[in-house]
Amino acid sequence: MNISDVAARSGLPAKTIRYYEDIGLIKPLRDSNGYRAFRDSDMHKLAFLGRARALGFTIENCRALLALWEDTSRASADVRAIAKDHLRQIEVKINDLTAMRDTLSVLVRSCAGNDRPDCPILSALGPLSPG
Amino acid sequence: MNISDVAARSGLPAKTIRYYEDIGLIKPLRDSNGYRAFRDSDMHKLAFLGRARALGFTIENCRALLALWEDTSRASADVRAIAKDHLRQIEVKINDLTAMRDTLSVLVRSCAGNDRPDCPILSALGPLSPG
DNA sequence: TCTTGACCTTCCAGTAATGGGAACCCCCAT
DNA sequence: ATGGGGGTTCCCATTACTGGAAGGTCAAGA
Repeated sequence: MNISDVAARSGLPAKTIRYYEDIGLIKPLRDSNGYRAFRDSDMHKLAFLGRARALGFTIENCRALLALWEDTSRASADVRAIAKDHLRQIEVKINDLTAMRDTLSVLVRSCAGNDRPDCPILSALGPLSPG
Repeated sequence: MNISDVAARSGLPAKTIRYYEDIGLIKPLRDSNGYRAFRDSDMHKLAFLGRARALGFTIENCRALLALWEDTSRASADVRAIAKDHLRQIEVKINDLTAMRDTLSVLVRSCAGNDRPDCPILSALGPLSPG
């Protein structure tokens, strides 16, 4: 399989696949012409990586998860710890964003949005004038 | 005012303040010794920027908002448009993260997290074995 | 056989918004 | 004069890619 094949099948851009090789996540073989030759196992790893990334795992977490995936004598506790930690971080982000959204939506609702200069949004950002 | 003064008052790191000058958000004067000399107006702008950043506005949005803030003949519609667009993007992010969180929390809950290898999390990421 | 176009390769640079740290200057107090 | 705590510029690193240039390879058609 050439790179465009695995790109199509995994849903990952060829650029990303090259990058993943670059950082050591996959190690495809090479044809005599220098082209990457992907095995099914490379394909499976890429699919794994695509799903893990879609769940927001960082590349380093993906690396750890991939290693656990390949280690049939892993302990599920190790996988769970990574996922739980990631889940916690996502919850923190959601909380931050929700606070922003709440503040912003109040401000947006309170702004007339016309051609007059009075604006509660700017008032919230800068109670004083700049000068 | 020297940079550490405005840093303390605005809550922004000195590094960030230098960066903001670098990209043209503020233009503090200079003392004869080369030290930045911040006026109250610089301080106010930094406070404005800090609040806008805390609401998640990008630097470029901050630049636009700052310009509107300084333009007393602005139309509040312009401010509102920026804020509304940003609000929309935050909502998209919240939705994405919430979907991740929901999937992850189910998986984390379903994983025993012991020293056995069976793991629903890995099963979800890679239905097939890597080899 | 030549050419065209679609592949593939590597490498370099850029993104957003800082943070770290080196190397160096300045000022004040002892 | 010396020490410590300011300040300055400059470059590199971060995350996870993305874009693009310059060039090698391959298969098909004229």
